[in-house]
Amino acid sequence: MNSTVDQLLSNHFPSLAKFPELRDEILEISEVHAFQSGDVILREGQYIKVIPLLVSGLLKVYKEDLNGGEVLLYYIKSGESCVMSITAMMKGVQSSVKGVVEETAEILVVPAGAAISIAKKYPAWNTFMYDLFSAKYDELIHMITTLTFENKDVLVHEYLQNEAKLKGSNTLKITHQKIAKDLGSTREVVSRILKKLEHNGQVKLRQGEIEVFE
Amino acid sequence: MNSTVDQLLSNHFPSLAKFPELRDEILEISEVHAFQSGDVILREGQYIKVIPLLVSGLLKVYKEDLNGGEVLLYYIKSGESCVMSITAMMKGVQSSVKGVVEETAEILVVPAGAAISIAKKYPAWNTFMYDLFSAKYDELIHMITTLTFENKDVLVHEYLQNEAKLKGSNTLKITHQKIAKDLGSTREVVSRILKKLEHNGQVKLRQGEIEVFE
DNA sequence: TTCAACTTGTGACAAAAGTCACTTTTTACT
DNA sequence: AGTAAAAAGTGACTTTTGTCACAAGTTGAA
Repeated sequence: MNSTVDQLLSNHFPSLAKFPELRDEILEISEVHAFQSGDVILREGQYIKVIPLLVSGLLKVYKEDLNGGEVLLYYIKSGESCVMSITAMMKGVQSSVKGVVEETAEILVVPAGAAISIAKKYPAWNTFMYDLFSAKYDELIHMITTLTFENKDVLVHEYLQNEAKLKGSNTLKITHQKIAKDLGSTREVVSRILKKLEHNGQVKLRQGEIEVFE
Repeated sequence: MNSTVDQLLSNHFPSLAKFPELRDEILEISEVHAFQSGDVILREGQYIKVIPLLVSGLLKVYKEDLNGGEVLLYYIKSGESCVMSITAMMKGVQSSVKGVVEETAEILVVPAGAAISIAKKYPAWNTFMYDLFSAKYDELIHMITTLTFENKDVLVHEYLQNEAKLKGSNTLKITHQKIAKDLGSTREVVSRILKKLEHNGQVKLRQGEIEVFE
């Protein structure tokens, strides 16, 4: 039944759904899949077979390091797609990033081949993608400036603010270790920074939980 | 006379020029401008009026910091355009980066309005842009991993290798101060790293000049 | 309740990067 | 040749970040 998908598309991707032909074409070829927290929906080195349109939930996109580390590059939230999947697909190359489900997600899955033909036919699809590319560029560039000009405490603080915003709660269920891993740092360093932030009144620490102010 | 522009387009943007209608449309509305090293062709906060197609020379794209610093984000070389201009134009927002001519450049200038209508009509234009987006994403992500997982000596070394590659010479006319500014670091730190690299046989230092090996 | 696993705290130290205050070298002009 | 400006060198010191080793707190299940 496509009526459900129709709803999801209209609600979460209005800029695509407002074009009837485009909407119908997406409806015809896409499916909704559900994923659980922790599911890895995209691996490094994997070829792109589908383009995900995120209806609900939250994904995290990581770049892996040779020595077992990884950095969180950006989030994919409801109403967004994965820019790295799009560009990898268009070029027919393997993914260079990893996509992990952070919060239970419903994903509208568009087969890669269909996505390419849609891109050729509907300017609205490209407009949507350009907007998305733009948003992710801004995030990556902001990350570069933070890494270049700020100390780690700013990095951690911005991370927490982002998490709070994207998860819709100022109380984060998260460990210091997990933060350290997302930022490519170490647990001790993060613990000390968090204590400093708490001292500054920017956060409140509890076991396995951080309350973010401001 | 458009015969010159025709040549430039065919030689440097074959993926666009191979579509006769697209090529003709670009020819009709674009002009070639020449710029000198040091010219700032795009400023932060400026609205995008043209999309540059770089025919020859080299540009550097910077993100400026509040405190007077700046970081080199990536280069734009012959056959490329400015992804930040494209996305800013599509969204009608101001530029968030600065574009500076590094080596005397000839630029094919496409008015923003025309670029939008071209994007709607010709899939090849979008394919070109997707490829470009992809390439710059890779560069930004690589920069983030270097900043996250490596020490500054790796950052400096990669910078020098990039410069050598893009300028087509292993002997770079550049000062330590300039490198420091591009990387958002300080002169003393860069000087010491360079000496270390020289000690490792990776570079050879001379006044105002660095020879890059490997 | 008691233990094991997980999470956090902490001191001591090392390494990396930035800062300051100079000196020395080189270059380009007059 | 003489000199001012630019470029690079350098020591001493601070701050930031990472590392190691181990202690202590917290949680949940047997």
